[in-house]
Amino acid sequence: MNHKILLVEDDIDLGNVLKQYLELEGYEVSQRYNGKEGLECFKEVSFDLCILDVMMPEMDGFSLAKAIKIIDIKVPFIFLTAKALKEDRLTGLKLGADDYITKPFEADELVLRIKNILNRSEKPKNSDLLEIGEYLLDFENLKLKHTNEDQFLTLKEAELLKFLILHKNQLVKITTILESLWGEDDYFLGRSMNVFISRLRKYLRFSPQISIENIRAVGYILKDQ
Amino acid sequence: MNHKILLVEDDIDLGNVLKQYLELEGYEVSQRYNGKEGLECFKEVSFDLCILDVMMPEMDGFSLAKAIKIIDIKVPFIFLTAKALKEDRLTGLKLGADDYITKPFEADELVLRIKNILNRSEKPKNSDLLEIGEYLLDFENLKLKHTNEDQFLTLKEAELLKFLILHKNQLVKITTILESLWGEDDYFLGRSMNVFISRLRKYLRFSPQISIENIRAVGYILKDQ
DNA sequence: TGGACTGTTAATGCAGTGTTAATATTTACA
DNA sequence: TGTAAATATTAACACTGCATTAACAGTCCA
Repeated sequence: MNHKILLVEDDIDLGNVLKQYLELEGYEVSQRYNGKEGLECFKEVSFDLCILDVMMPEMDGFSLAKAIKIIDIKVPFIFLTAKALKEDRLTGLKLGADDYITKPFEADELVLRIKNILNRSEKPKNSDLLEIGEYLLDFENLKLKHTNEDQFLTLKEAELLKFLILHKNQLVKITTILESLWGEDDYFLGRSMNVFISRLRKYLRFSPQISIENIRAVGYILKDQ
Repeated sequence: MNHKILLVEDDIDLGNVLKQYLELEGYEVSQRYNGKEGLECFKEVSFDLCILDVMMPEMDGFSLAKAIKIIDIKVPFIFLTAKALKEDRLTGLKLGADDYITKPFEADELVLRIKNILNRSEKPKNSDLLEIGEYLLDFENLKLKHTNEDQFLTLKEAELLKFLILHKNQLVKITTILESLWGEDDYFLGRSMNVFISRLRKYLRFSPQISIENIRAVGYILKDQ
C-alpha cells in the first residue's frame, strides 16, 4: 500500500535527513548515492517516484533520468539541484521532470509536491476506504466491497458500520451509538438499532474473522483479528 | 485535438502576453479576469488545464480552485503569484496544485511545465467529446450521439449529463449537483433536477450497460457497465 | 402577436428506507 | 432449572423521496 520512492543523492547528510522525513510521512525510501547505483536499484525494484540530484559523481541526474525513462516511461521524477540556473531547469523539464527543486528547500513543501504527484497518478478515488477483515467499506459510495461481491448499503447501515469500524475492537456503548447516529437515546430507537446490527451481521457473514458481539445491557464490539 | 487552457489573471497585460505565448505553442486559451468569471467559464466548457492567479478581485485563486475541483476533480491547475511566501505555496500545494510559479517567471519554463503536466494526464478526454457507454456527448454542440441517432439536448440537460459523466461510477450528492449546476441547494430545484434525471434516462435508454441510479436521500450514480 | 423552445412547477403513483411489531433465542441470576 | 429481561431475527408497515408525465410560464424570434 505504501508508495516506494527512489532517492539518489550524493550528499550523505542531506540524503539521510530527507529519507527520514519521507519515512515519517509513510513512504518506503530506497537511498542510493550516485547515478550508477540508482540505475541498478531501479532495474531491480519498481518505484512510484524518483528523487534525483542533478550533480552527482559517476552518472549525473539527467543521464540517470534518461536511463530510467527507458525502463519505465511513466514513472514521475523530481530533480534536486544546488544551482538555480535557468538552463539547468529547462534541461530537467525537457526530460519530463514532474518538478524541479533548488536547494536549500523546505522539506514540507517537497513532501506536498510528492503527495500531489502520487495522488495524480492514482485512480480517481477520492473516497476514503475503511478496512474491516476481508471487507472494504467505501463510505462515500455506500458500498461494502468483498472479493467477488459488492453490497450496497443504505445510509444508516453505512453510518453504523463506519462508526463500528472506527471503534474497531472497542466496546461502544448503546447510548453512545444512539446519541451519535440517531440523535437521542430512546428505547424504541434501541429496538431499531437491533435490526440494523442484525443486517450488518448478515452482510459480514462471509468473513469468519469478523463478528459483532453484544455485551448485554452495555453495548457492542466489532471484533477483527 | 488542441488542449484547452483556462487562464484567469487580473493583470491584463501579463495575461495577454501569456495568452499569446501559449497560443503560439498551439494551445487554445480562454482568458478571464477574476475568479467569478473564471468559474462561470469553467462551468460552460471543460478545460484540460487551469492557470490561476492567486491574488484576484471578486474571488481569489484558491477559492476558485476549490470550486473548480468540485466540478471536475481531475483537472490539473497551476497557481501564479507575485508573492514568494512559503505559506502561500503550501496552501496552493495542499489544494493539489500541479505547480506553483512565482512572478516574474520565464514563459518558456512555464510552457515546459504545462507540457509535462498535460502529457502526464494524457487521456482520451481532451476536447469536449465525452464518452459514456455507446454514447458520445458533444457538449459544445449540445448533441448526444448514438450509433444511428443523434439527440439534441438542452443546455441544462447537457450540463447535467456532462457532470455525471465526469463523475462516472461515483456517487455524486444531490447538494453537490444543485450547487454546481443550479447555484444553490433548494427543495424546488431538487424537484426540477428529478425531471432532468428522468429525461436523461430516457435519452440513454438504448444502452443497457448504462444506468442512472438513485441512492435515496443522498444522490445519483451514473453507472457504466 | 403567436408559435417554438427551455426550464420550472404540479399531480399522481410507486418503491425503498427506517421503524414497529411479532416471534424466537440467549443471558443473568435466583 | 426456571423465569424475566435483553437481544436476535424475520416480517409487516408507514412515510418520505423519487419517477414520470403533463401542464405551465418565461424568452426568443419571426
